[in-house]
Amino acid sequence: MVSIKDVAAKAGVAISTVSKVLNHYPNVSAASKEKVQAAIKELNYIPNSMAAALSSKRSARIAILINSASSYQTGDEANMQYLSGALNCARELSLDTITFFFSMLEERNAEEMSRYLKSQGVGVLLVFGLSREDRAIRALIDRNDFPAVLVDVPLSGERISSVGIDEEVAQYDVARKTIQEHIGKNSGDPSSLRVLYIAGNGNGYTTAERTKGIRRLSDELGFSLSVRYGDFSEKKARGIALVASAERDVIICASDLMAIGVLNALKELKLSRTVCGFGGLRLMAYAGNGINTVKEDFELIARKATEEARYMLNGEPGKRVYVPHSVTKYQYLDMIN
Amino acid sequence: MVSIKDVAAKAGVAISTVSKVLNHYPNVSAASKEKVQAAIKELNYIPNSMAAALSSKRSARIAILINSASSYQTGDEANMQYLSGALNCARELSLDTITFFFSMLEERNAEEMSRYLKSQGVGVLLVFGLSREDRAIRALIDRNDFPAVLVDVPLSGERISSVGIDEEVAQYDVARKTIQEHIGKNSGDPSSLRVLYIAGNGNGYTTAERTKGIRRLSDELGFSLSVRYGDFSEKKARGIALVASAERDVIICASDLMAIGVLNALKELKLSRTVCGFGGLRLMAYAGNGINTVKEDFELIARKATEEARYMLNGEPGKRVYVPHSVTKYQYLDMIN
DNA sequence: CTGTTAGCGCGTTCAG
DNA sequence: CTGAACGCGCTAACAG
Repeated sequence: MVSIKDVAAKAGVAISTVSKVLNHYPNVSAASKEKVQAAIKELNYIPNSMAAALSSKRSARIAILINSASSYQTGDEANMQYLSGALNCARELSLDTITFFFSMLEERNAEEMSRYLKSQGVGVLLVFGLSREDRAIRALIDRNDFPAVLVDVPLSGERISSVGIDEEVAQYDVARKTIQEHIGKNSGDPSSLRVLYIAGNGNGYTTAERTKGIRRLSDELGFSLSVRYGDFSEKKARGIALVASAERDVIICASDLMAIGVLNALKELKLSRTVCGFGGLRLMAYAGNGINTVKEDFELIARKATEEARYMLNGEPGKRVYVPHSVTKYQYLDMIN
Repeated sequence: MVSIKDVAAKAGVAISTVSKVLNHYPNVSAASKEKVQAAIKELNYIPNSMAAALSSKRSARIAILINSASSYQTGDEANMQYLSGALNCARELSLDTITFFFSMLEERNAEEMSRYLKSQGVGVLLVFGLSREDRAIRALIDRNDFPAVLVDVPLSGERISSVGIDEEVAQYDVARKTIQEHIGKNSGDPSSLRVLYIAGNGNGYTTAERTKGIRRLSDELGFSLSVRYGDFSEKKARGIALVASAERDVIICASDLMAIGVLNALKELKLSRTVCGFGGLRLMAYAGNGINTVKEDFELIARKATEEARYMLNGEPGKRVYVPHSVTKYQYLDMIN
């Protein structure tokens, strides 16, 4: 194991000088810097991140918290992309990470969780898939022992950043496109349309935003809108569709999983209705062809969130970061490439 | 941050004594041990794992390597369960982990990868979803700088353990059950059956085993068996089924994803055939109801693998660990609970 | 701008 | 069985 000492010896400078070029300190002469960099390359030196973290006390470690309860609006697919994006980005930024599932932390109370995380050198929380039900994780965040970055939860504060798409606009966009296509196929007046909106949780973080979006569209186009809450549950959405879809022309869902539930209900009822989802899960292509959905770039979101985590680590205040979305239609054959 | 020093002071002993009880050393008096443990509890002390790793040089850190190319036989679903199982088990065993996707490592050559991992304090590799195509990761393992645990790859050696189900028996079991059910429904003689087996990679690790299983069954029951290679690709399996399923009664696939491809081909052909899969993905329930599949308990497999990683860390030799499998039939409504 | 020095929190000798 | 002392690899004052 080649250490900083070896590099210093090879370059003929002091250890601290090596440390300084390593950490991009300004006060190093160009000559020294070059010698050090040459030595580093020659020795194939890679700094020991654990030692650095220990010494600096400045815990540059990001705790990645993932919601394993994949019955939530995002499935494993989203979680994997979140993870991949966050891990990749963190490595590019030379930030250490430590990954947890919510369930691993929930067994302890907030103070224990906090102590445990500190003992692991954690300096900032990066939370994916938080919902109102996750009391334990929320309590941890509320303790304010760590700055936090929340993904897909439009809540920010002094030491809390949030990263995600603009929920209101996204819901508006996908619903508008879906309804326009519906009109195109079936002709008729948008204002005579009967639309069912299956929202998420009644008191959810994102649900309010998305519902605002659909209401804005309803006001604009003049269609009649009925809102029900599916709690992001495939089963509940299926149940709602089973009883309510007969007298509705278009069914718009606040998540792909709920849309899938609706599609299965329609199949059972042998009913044909226009449906759209939200999230951009590949799973959609398996469950129903040609359904519109808001496509979120989970990987990109995770990268932005990781960058944001670094800012928070440096003491910057919390803010809201928007990531662009798009509206697409999934086709099975495109999907399996 | 409460450190070992505080504990020692509180307990009225030396730092080294605390360290000894922490690491379960034998030579500590019962009296001291009790005092120390009391102090630990009182102060809510949690050892700093980074400092411990740095000091002991004995890197108890497990590198979890995950194959992000989810086009492989296992999807995101399996990967998430692998991760969850491994992370949970590691924490229970107080082992540090660091998670990578194959793609994060592949950009470097084997020696660089090895150095990088060492600088991160990695002591053992825990590899999920390795295939023959992953040259870079294989090269890393072959360097023998780290002991390794391979999941679902029946290959073991001096410093390589493998964990997984018995592929041969599993393929035999699921095919047998499927064929028995087919006979039950359609009556007739098994020996007159025409069976298509869509295997994985021609030179894959597991493919040989599974193919052995189906051949054993074919020999036993006397049905005619045609073997094709789908490379674990949904698309290829679909292509094979498109041309070959007309004159086959039963189609047995070496992965769920391929079975899904087959189901979609059959739907397109408006053909009804008995199909079975392998892996136990929930996705099956979306793509086709009531299909038999080998159910692998990914979480359990990951836990066993993590335990195995700990043994390897302690210098134990590599071995093959078998995890039980089961045969189930997925139903959509059961699945969405 | 450079080198020396003192820790970070812990494991591990090695005298007592 | 115990405790003082050293060092892991690195950062951060501090002198020079």
